[in-house]
Amino acid sequence: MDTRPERGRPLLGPALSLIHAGRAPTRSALTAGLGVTRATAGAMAAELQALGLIRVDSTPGGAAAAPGRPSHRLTVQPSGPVALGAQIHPDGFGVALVGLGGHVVDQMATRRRVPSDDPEQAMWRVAAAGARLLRRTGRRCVGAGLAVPSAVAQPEGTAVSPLYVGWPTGTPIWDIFTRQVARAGITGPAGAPVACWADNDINLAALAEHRHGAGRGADHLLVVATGHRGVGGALVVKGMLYTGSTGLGMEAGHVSVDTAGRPCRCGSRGCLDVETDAVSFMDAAGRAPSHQTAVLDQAIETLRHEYAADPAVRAAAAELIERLGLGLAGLVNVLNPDRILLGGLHRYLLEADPVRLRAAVAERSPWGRGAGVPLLACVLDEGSLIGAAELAWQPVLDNPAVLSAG
Amino acid sequence: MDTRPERGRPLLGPALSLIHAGRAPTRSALTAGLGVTRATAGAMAAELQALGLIRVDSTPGGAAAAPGRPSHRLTVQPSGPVALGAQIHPDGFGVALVGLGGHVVDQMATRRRVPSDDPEQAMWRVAAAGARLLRRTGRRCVGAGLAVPSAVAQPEGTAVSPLYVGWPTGTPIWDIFTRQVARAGITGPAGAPVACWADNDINLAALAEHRHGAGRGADHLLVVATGHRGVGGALVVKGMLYTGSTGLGMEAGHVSVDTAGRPCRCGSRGCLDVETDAVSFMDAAGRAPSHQTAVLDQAIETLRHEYAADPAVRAAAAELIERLGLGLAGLVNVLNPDRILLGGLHRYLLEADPVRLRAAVAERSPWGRGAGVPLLACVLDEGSLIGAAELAWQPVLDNPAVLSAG
DNA sequence: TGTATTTTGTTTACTACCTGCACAAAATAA
DNA sequence: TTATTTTGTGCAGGTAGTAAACAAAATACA
Repeated sequence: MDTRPERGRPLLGPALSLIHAGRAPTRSALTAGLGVTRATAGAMAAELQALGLIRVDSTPGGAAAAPGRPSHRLTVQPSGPVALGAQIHPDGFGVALVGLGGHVVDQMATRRRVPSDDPEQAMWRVAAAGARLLRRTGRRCVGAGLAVPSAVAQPEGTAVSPLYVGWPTGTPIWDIFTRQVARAGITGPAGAPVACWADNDINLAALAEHRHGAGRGADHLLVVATGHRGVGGALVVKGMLYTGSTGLGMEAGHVSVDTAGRPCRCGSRGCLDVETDAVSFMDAAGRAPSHQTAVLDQAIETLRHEYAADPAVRAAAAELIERLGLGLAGLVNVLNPDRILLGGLHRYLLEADPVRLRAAVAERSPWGRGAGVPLLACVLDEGSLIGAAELAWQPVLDNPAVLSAG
Repeated sequence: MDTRPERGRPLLGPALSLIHAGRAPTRSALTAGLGVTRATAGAMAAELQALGLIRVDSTPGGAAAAPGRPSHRLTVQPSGPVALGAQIHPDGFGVALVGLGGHVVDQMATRRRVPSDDPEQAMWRVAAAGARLLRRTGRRCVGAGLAVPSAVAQPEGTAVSPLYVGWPTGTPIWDIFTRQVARAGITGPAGAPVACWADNDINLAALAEHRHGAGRGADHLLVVATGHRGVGGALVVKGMLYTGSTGLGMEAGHVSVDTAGRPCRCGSRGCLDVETDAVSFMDAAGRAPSHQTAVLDQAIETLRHEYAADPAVRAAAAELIERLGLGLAGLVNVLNPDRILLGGLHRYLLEADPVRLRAAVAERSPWGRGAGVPLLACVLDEGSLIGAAELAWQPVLDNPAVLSAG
């Protein structure tokens, strides 16, 4: 067997990745971004156009008047192929078709929970919803990615801690997802099965933010966010997710912020996961969640609309901000990111009192290290869905020629 | 200006790196390791030989009898160029000449402390000692690297926390080292100044262990070690040091293991740095360090030779093992390494009670993650020196042709 | 001992991908 | 209108790899 990487245009993948991330809007930018001659960049653009992945517009559009011949614009082909992104969470699920550039072409979400005792059935509903979208739009599908609220061991694709959706530890979600996607009739050209992928929801949101959101251009991007339950973290280093050796890296939810804190599902005490999530916020504010559904939405509503008027809400926010700052400082010491994004409830904690949160991080990180790190809010509404699709796009971004071969 | 990477044999660097790390002892291994044809691997070997970097021996040596024509052996050229590795620590300094393969050709160490009020003078002593070794051996020098017990901001090369050697925060150690190396007459061919580098001592020890020690082959290697004072950590991901965005990543010494613990120089409390270092061990064992010199050596002596007989030493070790396990568990959750190495005093804590330490890590890492990670001892006596030289070798490992150009 | 087999090392085309250069095209500046 | 600047493209050339054939050096086995 030959394990050598296939030859053929090694720079075509990097070229598409640049255009995909919006970092090469013209052939000139592509020339600079790839570090090649104009001739080569032109050839790349022509080839990507022939593959139906990008568009070349000679009308300069909104380019500012500058001396010299204006560049043609390189944009992703809006009618090109799509990837299926899917997300399962404790309060329901969502699917989306995502084109190059992270553009959501079509999407659908439901608040009906998937069955907690039957992962096969759950995945079937998700895959069937995806198949409906694909039939509706008639697009070619390059692959499918799934986001779940659990650490996912790689490369096996087993969920290590899918407790919030009620599945057992070790559930082989990649196997099941792959099977149900095929069953739902989602195929590539000639009826070949499409490649499937699965990862943690916060990891995928971080990947999406890095390529298409508030994380653009960051070299070491740290993302910490509340999911529908609990807390997750992710690190994107030089454009790639930090996964650790088995995909289980960045379990930031189980960083300890209080060695004597409340017990956590993981067996330890005082984890970020139970000290700064939506439930702990409602608790601290003295509010009983009206039902067990959509606690995250309730917490965010409470924080955003009652912060000004209700001292109990302010006190609860202040408490969580201290704990979050402590957790972030620990991560900053180890990871030394150049940007931090906060999502879910944490995003609104930042917006409620940015000064206090920044100070809480800076106080605990030695020698002023944390003081200079920008702390920003996530900006993508459906980051996990876009990130899941991003996984499926990755083989094409690595080697666009796979589309002509398949 | 042209920022394109120079052309010319892109695989020559990877080829030398494989031989350097002992992972390509024959042309066949090189063929497999690079993923190229035999013809190409042969051409690489010939070129590296022409550069004076490797030797090709047709005598098979200790190769086990196997069918087929025996391979020639590829080894690093023992009389080839060297890099200067240097280390400054609170109790003295050391220098070494290190050839390819991490082989120490010549070295020198002293227990006389360098002046804490005059970094220029300190570096001059180190550089002068290196120059003496170089004159003695008459080898060509490819560059010089310096290891210090402080985080080092990159790429400026300023020491952020060189408190243990008494220098102020922000001391420009790279600038000073470069100047004094030139002043000591350490040059390349034609009298050109050699390239200089500086980084944290534990980082460099980790790099050396990964390439030439107990970390060989690990994909995500975590190293935690006591230096002469305090505690440091490092992560080697796919063969490269994890530095974070400004070189200040992996400040593992300031991971909190006790939110109410003793105060640390960094301003926080209960850091690994003050809870598991040599001083805290002597403290816990009820021993007063005889002088302030070489506390590390005293602690290691005490632990190794009095553990069996003295219950107080056993109790102190048990206490530190608990704290170290807690700190390691936190790092395991975030970094998900596939191997952990312990150095300095921590190495002997592991050897004193491996079962307890492994259990302490496993207990605190959710879902059994830490349970399966091998916990081993560092094996290189002069890891920091070898790692410092490794920094200086890196440009040659990236593109061996620089030797013929210079 | 001789022959088949296996693995290694080298030589010979051949090819793909990128460079460098020349020239044309399309805008601004004067 | 002319000079200048920047972009797009065509063509020759070089280099670093592949592929295939052959020679070399060992073991395995009759």
